[in-house]
Amino acid sequence: MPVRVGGMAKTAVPEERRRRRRPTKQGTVLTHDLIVDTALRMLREHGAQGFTARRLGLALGADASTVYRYFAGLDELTRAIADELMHRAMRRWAPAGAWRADLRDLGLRIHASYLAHPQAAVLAASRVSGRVHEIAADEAVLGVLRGAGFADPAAVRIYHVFIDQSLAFAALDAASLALPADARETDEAVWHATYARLPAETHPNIAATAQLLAQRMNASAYPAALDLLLAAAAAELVDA
Amino acid sequence: MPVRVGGMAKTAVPEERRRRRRPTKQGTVLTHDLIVDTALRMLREHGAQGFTARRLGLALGADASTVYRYFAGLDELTRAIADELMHRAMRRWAPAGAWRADLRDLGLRIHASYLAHPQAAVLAASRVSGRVHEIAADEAVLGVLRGAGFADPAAVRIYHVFIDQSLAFAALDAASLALPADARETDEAVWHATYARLPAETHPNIAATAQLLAQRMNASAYPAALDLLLAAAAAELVDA
DNA sequence: ACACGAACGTCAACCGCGTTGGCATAAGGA
DNA sequence: TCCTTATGCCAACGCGGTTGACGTTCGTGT
Repeated sequence: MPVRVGGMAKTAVPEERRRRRRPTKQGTVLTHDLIVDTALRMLREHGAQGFTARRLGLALGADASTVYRYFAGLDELTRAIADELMHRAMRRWAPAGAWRADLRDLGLRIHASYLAHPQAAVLAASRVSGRVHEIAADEAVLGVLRGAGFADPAAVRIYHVFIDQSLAFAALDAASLALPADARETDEAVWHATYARLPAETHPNIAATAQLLAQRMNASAYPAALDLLLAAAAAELVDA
Repeated sequence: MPVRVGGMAKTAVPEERRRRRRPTKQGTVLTHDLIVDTALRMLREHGAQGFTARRLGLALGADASTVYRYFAGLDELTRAIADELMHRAMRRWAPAGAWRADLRDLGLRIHASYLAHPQAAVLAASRVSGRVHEIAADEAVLGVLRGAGFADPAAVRIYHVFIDQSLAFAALDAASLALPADARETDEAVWHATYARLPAETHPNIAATAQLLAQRMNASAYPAALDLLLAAAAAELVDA
């Protein structure tokens, strides 16, 4: 029977992540953290096809089945990876007292953390069941909002939009980056060509804005969406 | 060599989707549309594990390899599915002249269209390379915005946030619905229990808002985010 | 000092998957 | 009628997740 790491636990449990190390015959030492880090590295270097039990075992200098001593299956490992990404976003974030700047900072950190491992983000979005809850994040963000003077219902509502928007854009933008560079360029080229070739008679609005579209559509819309949310929240705070 | 349906085409091409029908030995007739519809049905009924070439062939009353006569591979079929979802959202939408209501309507339609087939949405998000472009959508939305008086840069910027936000939330919310009903309830129960059990000393903000969190966090944040975007756009229009 | 149980890693195997090449058959045009 | 093409089926290849049996090592209680 394989050792299950956390069962239905929704968040990373520090106690369980630090496992005591034990030297083995070959000298290799496996840890939950080590497996997660290796998986992240393989995802980054070899794409989604790097995330197989066999390749992972090989990269760890171990057998494929060894992974199952630490995780009940690849789905559970995927969950651990998703938790790790969120955890990294929170790691060095500390609210400084200005709620708007603090939230903007955290949002960009979450977004950047997922985009730093696009393949992992895509994998997490498709295989992880349920929302990725980092309780520390919930508590901290709610604290920032309530401390700024938002009433409880407004704080919860803003937090809800904030966190879901951050995760949603992170997943969407990660999908664009998850392709190999050459495929991405081909994509963009085809897309530009498609837009540029549309006759003004049938598609006047695209033809009129083709230049602007080409500039904008390859970037992320998340910063703009985030600023929108923060501006709306600020307006609400002034009114109250 | 299998018949490739669209190669690098970015959007559904109506001419290619309607294929002439020919009776075969068993009387079954395969079409691109029929395969896509069947795949959608199997995804809905049997989840992500229903989306295999063998099961799909079985459901079509044909062999697994038959699918490859119509699509170069499952990735191409997935792309066709994603295009179909966007196409359905656009199908019965027609701007009525009030830009804000029109965009809100379209946004909710896109969201609903993806959420009507959560498994397909998750699949599309993870396997489709590049953004799902429905050129008709681009043209129509840009037309609405420019017609409402937005200058070109503002129209493009607002369209960008609008479409990415819609797709991003659709994918995120679909992931929650993509689980079997019992797993979803278990998830929510565990989550509530986790929040309810947190002591007020260590997590005062969660403890103070637990009731509100339970009410809000299981719903979609998309309508709120959409209204935020539209309100900000309206404010911008008044200023100009 | 020693035996015992748990933790850990390996080996071999099972079954299902995507995909392909070769073959048979039917439709439609010459 | 014959030939081309479209279409479907069969068998097979390689690879994937996962599991159960087995050996080995380590900490621990006696």
